[in-house]
Amino acid sequence: MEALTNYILKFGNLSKEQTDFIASKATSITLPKGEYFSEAGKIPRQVAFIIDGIFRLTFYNNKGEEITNYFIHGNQLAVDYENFEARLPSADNLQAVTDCELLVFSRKDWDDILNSIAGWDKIADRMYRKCLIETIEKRSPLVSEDATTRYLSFMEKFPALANRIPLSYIASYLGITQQSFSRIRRNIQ
Amino acid sequence: MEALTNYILKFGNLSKEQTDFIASKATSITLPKGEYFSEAGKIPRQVAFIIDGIFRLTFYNNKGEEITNYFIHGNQLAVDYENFEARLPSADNLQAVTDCELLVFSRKDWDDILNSIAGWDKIADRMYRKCLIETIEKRSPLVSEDATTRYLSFMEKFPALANRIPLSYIASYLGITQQSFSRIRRNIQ
DNA sequence: AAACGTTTTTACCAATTGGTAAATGGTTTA
DNA sequence: TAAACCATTTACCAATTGGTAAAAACGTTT
Repeated sequence: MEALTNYILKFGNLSKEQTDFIASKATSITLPKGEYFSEAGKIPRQVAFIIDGIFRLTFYNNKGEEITNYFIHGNQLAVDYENFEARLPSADNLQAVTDCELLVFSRKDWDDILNSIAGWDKIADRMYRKCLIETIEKRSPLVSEDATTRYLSFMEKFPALANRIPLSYIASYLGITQQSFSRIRRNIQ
Repeated sequence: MEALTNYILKFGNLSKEQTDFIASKATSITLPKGEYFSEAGKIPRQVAFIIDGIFRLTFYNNKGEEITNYFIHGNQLAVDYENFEARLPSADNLQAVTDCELLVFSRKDWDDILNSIAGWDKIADRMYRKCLIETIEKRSPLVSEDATTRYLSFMEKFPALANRIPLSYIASYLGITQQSFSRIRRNIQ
């Protein structure tokens, strides 16, 4: 719970009472490996803060393959905030790659916070903006490099993740088949 | 100037006096093809609204090549807002791909608007958020497809742009050499 | 019309990646 | 322990893309 408070305080000053109130609205849950937190085509109904574990954000490409767009881990928000706010179906999935410990807010929890804490809308905006920018940074520089270079920059960005994520997920993040990825990894060592 | 007003009104309600005030702060300039609106390593000093013409956002990869991240055109904001706000050097370039007609706001203009119009900070936040989301949509689904598919989806996203942008810029957007791109384009027809 | 610089196309071969299939390794279940 | 299941590796060949170089097309200036 402290991790959540520390995270929020990066985006605005709040009193102890206020952070306690927010914490009181959070529900602690465990999401087992492989399960989906939210799914493409459905309206996001919750905001998650990842205490421990790894999520991946995925979408379906032309061929119907589920492609990993990026990974989210440790002390980050995970939500399609745009569609959570607009109450529109998401185009993406959020899936637990490992068993995950989460703090979850329902829409009602989130609204309660909004109505109780002056300036929360601005804090939420800043948090969401930060999420968007991280999304871009996690994903962006990939196309212009070959797969080996992409893998090396993945390792720089997510050094702790490589051995906790199935090879096939990393391969789809890199935009190659798992066979190609396996070969690349061998050639590097 | 009307285009700017219409754009802003999508993000919040303002009176005629207020939109006139904003318009009075805008400076109309022409940026010739090939010139840079802002450059990597420099602090962004202006916000641009593109009336007519095409920008590209670029960065330098490992090999020092200038890679096109995405294109911005017609009635859109063009600015590295994050670094404009934080007064930090940008990692990217904004370059005019064609001769561009712009409405430009200096930092002082922007601050004047912020100080004069209640709620402008929220409107600016929403505009910036929209820019970020468009960035992700313009860029994101590329790696998981082959170059031909990427080109076809580029044509869907930017149908009016293909014949106004040099082939080499499109190739770098697609993550391939211009020779490969030329070949792909031939095979499709 | 000629000369120039730039952009685009083409060609060739090398390197990378994909597709299919089978083999290996590890974990869970009966 | 064996069987079943899943993830990963390897192998083979086909398809795609890169690198280098040259030719062709285009636009601009003289």
